[in-house]
Amino acid sequence: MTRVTMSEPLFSKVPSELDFPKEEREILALWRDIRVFEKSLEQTSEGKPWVFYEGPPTANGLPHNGHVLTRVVKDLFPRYKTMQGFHVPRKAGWDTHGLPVEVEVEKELHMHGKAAIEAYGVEPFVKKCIASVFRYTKEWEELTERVGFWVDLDKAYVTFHKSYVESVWWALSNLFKKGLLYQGHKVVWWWAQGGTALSSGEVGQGYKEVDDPSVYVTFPLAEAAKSVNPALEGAELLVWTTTPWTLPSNMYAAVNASFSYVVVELAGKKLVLAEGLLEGIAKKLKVDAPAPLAKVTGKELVGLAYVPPFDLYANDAKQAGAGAPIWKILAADFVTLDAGTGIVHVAPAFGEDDHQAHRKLLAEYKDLPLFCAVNPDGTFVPELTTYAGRWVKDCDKEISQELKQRGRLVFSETYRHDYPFCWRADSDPLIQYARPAWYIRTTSLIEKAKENNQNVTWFPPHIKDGRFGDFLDNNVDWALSRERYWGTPLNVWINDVSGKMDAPSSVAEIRAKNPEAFKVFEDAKKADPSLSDDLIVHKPWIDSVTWQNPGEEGTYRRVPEVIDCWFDSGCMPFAQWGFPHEGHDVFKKSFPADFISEAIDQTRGWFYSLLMISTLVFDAETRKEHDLAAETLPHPFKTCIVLGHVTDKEGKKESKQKGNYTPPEVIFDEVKMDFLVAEGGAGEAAPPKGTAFVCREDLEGLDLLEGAKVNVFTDGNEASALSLALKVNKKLRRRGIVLSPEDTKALAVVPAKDQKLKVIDVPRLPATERVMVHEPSASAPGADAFRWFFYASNPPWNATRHSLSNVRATQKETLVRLRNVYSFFTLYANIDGFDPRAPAPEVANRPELDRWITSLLHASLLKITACLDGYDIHGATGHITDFVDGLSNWYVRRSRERFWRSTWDDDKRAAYATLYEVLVVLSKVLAPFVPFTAEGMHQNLSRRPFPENAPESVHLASFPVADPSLVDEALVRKMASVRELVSLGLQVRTQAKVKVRQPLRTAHLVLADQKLRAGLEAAEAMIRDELNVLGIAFVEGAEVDTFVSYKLKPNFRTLGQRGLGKEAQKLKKSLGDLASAAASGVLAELREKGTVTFDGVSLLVEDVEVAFDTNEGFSAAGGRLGVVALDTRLDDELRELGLVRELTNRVQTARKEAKLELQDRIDLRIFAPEAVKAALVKHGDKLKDDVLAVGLELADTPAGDGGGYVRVETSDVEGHAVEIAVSRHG
RNA sequence: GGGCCAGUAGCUCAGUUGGUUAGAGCGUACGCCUGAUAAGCGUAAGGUCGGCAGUUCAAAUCUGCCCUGGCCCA
Repeated sequence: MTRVTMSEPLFSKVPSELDFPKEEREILALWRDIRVFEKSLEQTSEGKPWVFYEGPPTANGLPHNGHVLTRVVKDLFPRYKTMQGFHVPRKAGWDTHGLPVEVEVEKELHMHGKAAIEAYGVEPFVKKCIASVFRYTKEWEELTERVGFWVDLDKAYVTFHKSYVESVWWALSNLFKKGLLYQGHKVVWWWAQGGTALSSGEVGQGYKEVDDPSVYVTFPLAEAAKSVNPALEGAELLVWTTTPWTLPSNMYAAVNASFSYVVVELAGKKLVLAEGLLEGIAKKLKVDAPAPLAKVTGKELVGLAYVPPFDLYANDAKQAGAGAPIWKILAADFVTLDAGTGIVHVAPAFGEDDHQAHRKLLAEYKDLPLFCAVNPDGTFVPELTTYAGRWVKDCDKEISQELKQRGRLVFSETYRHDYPFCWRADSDPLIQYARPAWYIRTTSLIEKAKENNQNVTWFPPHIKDGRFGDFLDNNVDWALSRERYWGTPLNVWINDVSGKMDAPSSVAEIRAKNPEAFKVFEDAKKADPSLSDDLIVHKPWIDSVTWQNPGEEGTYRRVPEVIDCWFDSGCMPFAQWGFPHEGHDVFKKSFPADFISEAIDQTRGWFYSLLMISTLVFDAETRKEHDLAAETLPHPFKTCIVLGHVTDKEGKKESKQKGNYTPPEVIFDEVKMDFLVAEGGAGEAAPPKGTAFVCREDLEGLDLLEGAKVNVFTDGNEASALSLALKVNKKLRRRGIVLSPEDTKALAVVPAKDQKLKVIDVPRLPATERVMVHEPSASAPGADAFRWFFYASNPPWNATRHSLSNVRATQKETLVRLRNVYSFFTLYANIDGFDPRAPAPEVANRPELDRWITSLLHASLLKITACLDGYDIHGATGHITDFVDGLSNWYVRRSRERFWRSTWDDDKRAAYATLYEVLVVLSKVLAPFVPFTAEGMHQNLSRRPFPENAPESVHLASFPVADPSLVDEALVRKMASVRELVSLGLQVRTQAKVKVRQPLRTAHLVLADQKLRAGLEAAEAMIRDELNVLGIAFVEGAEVDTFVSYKLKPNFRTLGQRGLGKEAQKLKKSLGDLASAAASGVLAELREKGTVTFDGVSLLVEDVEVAFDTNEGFSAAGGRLGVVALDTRLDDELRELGLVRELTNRVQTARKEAKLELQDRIDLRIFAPEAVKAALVKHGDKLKDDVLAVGLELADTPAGDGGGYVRVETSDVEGHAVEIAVSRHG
């Protein structure tokens, strides 16, 4: 083996300062320069495809920590599979449609409501939407690149693009032709003043506590009721409602078929109500509960007709016919005894439950009308003359009055409850309101969808039959349409004469019907060439597209709605390629996905839309038509990891409002946050000059302790930053800082005008009202640490508590430790001129320690690969951490002496080769997890020595394959025993207060299992060295009793399996009571015969477990393996040896203080008393060897200062005054 | 209100088909080492396994009820 003799070291030194962001930026530049991602795709182009789908994020909000989690999980497996030779194209995507986009634009334009949009103009509004969609694209792309998520952003699919929309149209057209698309009504939370429905998220934001009327009204039963029960003659149903304004639209009364109802005389009427609620109602009327005249079951009431509270729709009811269920009693499960009367007024136009009940009836009575006396603007229809044109909620009182006059009101009161208001106009109450809507008949294929679900591998597994399965079980038809502007237009055109419908699937198809169809858009484009071509398929232009069919009366005009943007995202498997209009081959190759991953909230979002759309669209016929594989079920993804949410340190959800989150940049780039300049609390003393107050959470967020100094400056002026000490002030809000008057002046800032600003808006404050706080003493952890944190801290489906300190802690455990090993290697490899290009000894011929770490490496590799193949990220990182621990904490520790030995021999060669190989393999194993760290190692360890042969990037390398022939399990087990015994020995030293530097004579080992002995003897030198003892004595036979006593214990597992569990409990006591000698006897018999009968139980060898108690009088410690006892007596020889080690230590310290290089040789001069000299005469060579001394002068006089020596050290060594002087040799 | 998930040391997590001293890392304390040095190592303390019942010879593990947090739905 030759050694490198270049002046330039082969490996570049690993910097001792930890500035991960800096190193990562260099790697990012490298990847860009040599186009590594692109090359990784080119290189695998012939490989088997492994399909990944990117769930499109919406780019009209800033990315947060949760997005970091999804992006790192999405990145891991494609990198891993790529390194295994699979071809893994990664097409990015953007979700660009939907209400959130419109809301952003409305905010921007300071308007709200559809009327305002119409007034502003749909065309400019839509143009604003397009602009808004990519407002934060730059931030998204930066985060994507910074975190190392490799995805093709240049060819991203975009849901508003023409080709995408046309694919979505194709899917809808397909469903239309199959009869799966139909028109109906949907009850929504309706903001009448704004003329728009609100999403559940928006509704949730607007709840307020209000007082609403609570009225008890009566619906007299029709004559026919007496045939059920004579007592019902002249009876009236007692009905409770909190929305009197819905009474004119009443269609049914609902009872619960399983309840018991009573007929009673109450309030001067004969009333029907639920038996269980009678007492409560009577109490409200301040009377005693009357005795029932009769009892009827709910079931008996069903079908009875009643007189509605208003007769507005009498004609419609008549038209529907006597058989129709209008104004009759129906049975419904939603009727409870929690409140009311047990009879519920049903107005299907105004309640979700009500409407569901109505839709059930629709299945049987197809032509049932829907009674709705309310206009979309929230006013009553003209036909309801008394109230016509008035806001419905304002009429509640008068309606009650009218009913009272008509003798139909029994009781009224007010009722305090939470009711939703518009979050943008909080004086506007929302109403539930049925709107015309288009549905997809998902229920018709739900069994197929469930079957597809069964073929998905979910992580965690309970999602399949839990949350997702439940959702499918409770499936209702998909309400597809949205009465909005910015979305994929619903491609249904209706003939304005015949009502015939058509659903074309592309622009071309429409042009074929009418070449002039898109004239309005084309003209607009001519007038303004900057108009995006994609807008041809959008509102308002698409609304002018019409056609006529030859020989057919009427014109086809589009319905006004756009569609739910979840439908867009669910189409991405084919729409991203423009299928079927184009991209047929690539779609065929990339369906279904092998892997997708998103957060848990996508269960009802993307996961559902993907599965449902594929199930609906890709039935056997469609697959055949488009030449798609027919044998597999159309489940669009094979594996799905469902991610948990990222929470703050306390487990609370991260919220932009509360500000309880650590901005991603603090992890990626710099520990820096901006603060609002706060006023000191009333009566609070201002901080003294040089100190600033922040809240506790922010101090912890910066991972600082109270009193830490930080740089405080106005944005962009860090050069003139003040260094201030941070103190906690409990009264402060997050991201507020109180400065001393002097510092406020020095920074030229003023307290913010708006002291209650939301955290998210702090960066938008004027520069004079906010300051930056930068923690200068420690760099940010970086992207790899962020990634590793999410991989290693817990399984990804659990909620992850994120904070700077948690990221740092996880980083330290594995990444920093590994870096130290790597740094150690480069340091010594350069000193020794180790060259990996030279031949190295075969692994089999290397020392045991090398074979051990190699074995551990390959054993770990097997486990890591198995974990990754099973999508177990957390398990994989655990095995990596365990391995790095073994590498650092045992291999390097045990090998240090081999590396710094001054001679160059086979042992050293083997050590270098082994550590080098391990690190090279590790760089590849780590590549999918921490691509930056791995790349840094690869460039240094592999590329520098092998510029021709090593791949340009670790991400172009192959993932290491474990070599089982290198795994020596016995050796791994043995080394574990050695480590445990050493640990016991060190425990003894600690207890006996004998430091490791003092050699001891003997360590006595008492082994629980003598079979271990042979193996341990081979490792004797290692144990001796670790424990710093001159000898090891294995204690056997009678001598054992000197050190330990036996204790026997039954093995519950083996006995329990034989049905002897009960006996085992007794044996525990009787065996435990045995004295050591007796136990020893039983044990001997058992070992000899293989069985022994004790307490009437026949015991086998494996049924008895042996434990030790260490006898008193020894310095010893025991564990499962055995007992280690140290002879702590010292004699002259031991003292001399101890002395020499002390001296070695002092000389090394002197070397270091003299700032000598590690490889510098020295001349050494020691002036010391005779006792010390005597020891040096005997053991001086060892000392010289250890400290790289060429000469050792045992001087008779002190050197004093100078004397030609660089360093003179006078100190006390074990009570002796010693002067040590060193100088660089030569 | 319903469903799902989680609750194990100060923190973050392991914990096999139930098996008898419930583990690891970090943090803390004490100490070691000083040729990985802005590093490395050891030892110790620290637990009513969220609570209460039940099944069992035996429960962190199985069952039921309850509590807390989170998510989804109403």
